Amino acid sequence: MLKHFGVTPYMVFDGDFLPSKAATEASRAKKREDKLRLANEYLKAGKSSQAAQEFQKCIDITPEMASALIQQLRKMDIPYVVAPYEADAQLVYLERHGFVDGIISDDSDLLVFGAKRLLTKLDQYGNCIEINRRDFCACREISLTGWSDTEFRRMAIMSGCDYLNGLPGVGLKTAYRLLRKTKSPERIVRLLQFEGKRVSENYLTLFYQAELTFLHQWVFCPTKKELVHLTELDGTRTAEEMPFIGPHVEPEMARKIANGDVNPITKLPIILPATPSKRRHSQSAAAADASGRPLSKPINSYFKAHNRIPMAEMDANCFSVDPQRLSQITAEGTVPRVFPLPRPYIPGSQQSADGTNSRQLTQPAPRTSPRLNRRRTEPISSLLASVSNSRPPRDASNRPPKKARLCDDAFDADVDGLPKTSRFFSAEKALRKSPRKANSDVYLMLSDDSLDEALSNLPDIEGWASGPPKRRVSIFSDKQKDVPPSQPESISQQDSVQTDTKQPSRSQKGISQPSITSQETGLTSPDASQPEPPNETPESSVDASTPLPELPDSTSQVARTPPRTRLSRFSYSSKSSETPASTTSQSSSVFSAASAASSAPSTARSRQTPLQRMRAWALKTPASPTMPVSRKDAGSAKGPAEPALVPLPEVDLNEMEALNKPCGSEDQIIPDSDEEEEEGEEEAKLPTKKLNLARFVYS
DNA sequence: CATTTGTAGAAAT
DNA sequence: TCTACAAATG
Repeated sequence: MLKHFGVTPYMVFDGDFLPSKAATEASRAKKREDKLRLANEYLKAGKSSQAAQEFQKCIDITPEMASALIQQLRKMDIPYVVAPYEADAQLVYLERHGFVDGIISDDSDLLVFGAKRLLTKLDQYGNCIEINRRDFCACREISLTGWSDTEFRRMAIMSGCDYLNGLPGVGLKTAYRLLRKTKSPERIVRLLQFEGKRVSENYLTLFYQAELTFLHQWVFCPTKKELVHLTELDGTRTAEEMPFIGPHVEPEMARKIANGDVNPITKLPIILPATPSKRRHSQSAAAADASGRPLSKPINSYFKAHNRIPMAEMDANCFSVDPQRLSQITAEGTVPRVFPLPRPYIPGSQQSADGTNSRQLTQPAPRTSPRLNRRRTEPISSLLASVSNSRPPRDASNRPPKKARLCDDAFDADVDGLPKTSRFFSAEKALRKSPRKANSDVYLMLSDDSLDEALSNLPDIEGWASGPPKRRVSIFSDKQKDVPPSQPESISQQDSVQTDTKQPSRSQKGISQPSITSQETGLTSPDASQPEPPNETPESSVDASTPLPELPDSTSQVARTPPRTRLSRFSYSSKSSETPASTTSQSSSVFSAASAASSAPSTARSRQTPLQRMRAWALKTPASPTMPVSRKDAGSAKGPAEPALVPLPEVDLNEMEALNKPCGSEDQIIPDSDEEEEEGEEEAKLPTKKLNLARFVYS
């Protein structure tokens, strides 16, 4: 599927366990153990279906499993890397240095690590939600405007993350509030103590350890072929002083691990069980045999009962819709309606014949990717969702229901008059998180937003929060619609984007997330985070600051977006799918792009899938002034997928650029803090606990 | 009373 | 992962 959209995947697998995460790992392991026990009990009781259900909950991806997948990746020439420790850090490193243009993952921790562009909730159709740091300022609920990566990171840590449990009674909101008051963790702790809460004596110590883990975790540099820190040390401390980030691994060993030849945990060579599986329906398995390599068991063998067919095996044109059929369904386009997406992968349909061909194109990446993506749990999505929705709170009342997102989307659609759209679509719209959202709504929204932002900058927070949102609401719906699509870009070019995924080797993560490569440029730097407790030094290496030149709009996001236009485009597009006719051509055009040629259907995605956009970026980016960072050009242009080829309507470059730009920092106004932007935060993070951003955020 | 956090249960993958 | 509900708090 990724290939279909012209995205080159770059898979990233988890490596060894991180000391900082020991507690989390332990609890997860225990859960798996408990589930396994439960499953066996069901089995004994003769309740196989329930047993199977429980068995699924105790699955742990092993390095051997990851290795089996790696064998296939090699055959398909798909880039991959096994991280020395967490894939999260590795992914962000790759994105930061231009090896990939974005990251596909459901793990919200990536935002805390500093991911610039995160695509979550990718589904089989290529629909996903894009979270850009630069959009964070659009987050409702909180006003992340002006927040640096450091602040986000700290907010996330204080509310509870994988590396450290949150403070009692402190969730995202509270953490946000506290950080607004003082950036100093020390003072926050004192403040809490004042309020009578008891904070562990070593909380600060642990807090800084968690922060340093997010900042300086070891990652494998594909260029240097050795371990480096996600964010380089600033000289105030050495790796030896941070045992919690895990021991350093010598280059030679690190290379073997990165290649997948050595078990990242045991450091012993991985020996794949040559188990020919019978069920390889996938050619991949077959291929393996051919190669003669010890093929490991086909990844499929690990998952029994899978009815799913890998996207890879799907016909490349499976997304296209039959114009005639479409016409029938829509009564010549007069009846707006949501179309069910074509589902060629469902057994039955076409796969066989073409399967082969198509598969080549798409196959590799796709298959894994989709699944991989989901692996983690993630709060992220919620965040995102929330973000997107955030604005939406519809009406006055302050908070819309949490679910708002999808619903909202739907609403939007309705508003438009379109019929409801499929949730996918809507979702898409929603996608974009924040920033743009504003676009559509823009005007209303804008104004509101701007107010909010302004307010946010002001001293306090809370009151503010409540106020503004309400109004928006009304507008809301519109916004959402618009927003999402950032712009479809035209994409003709191929894409260079790549994605990576990581797979988790062992436990926890199962899979990984892919990131997209190509890069966007902008990213800016790593944040300036200043981890250290005592001193904060911004380390930012790069600076984010370099924004693109154009930004005309950027300044005020809000402002710039002329509501109208965009709306039309986006909003509809999103829905677009629905009425082919009605929706307007715009959308349709977009569409086509997305889906293969056929025009119609593809509903939603057509608009602009984040994936498409990415690729667009990737393409464009180059032109624009981007950052110096070395991005290798990662993007390869490989596979121009059909969709990609389709010419999209153009979008305004200006707009696009604005969006892309470096985050914008500039856009926003942020007074104080550093500028980094980032965000990420939200909270989400924490695995253990999740935060439901959704709640907060948007309403 | 309104806002938050934390947890339990339910649904979807 | 999402929703619902309960407890805590100001």
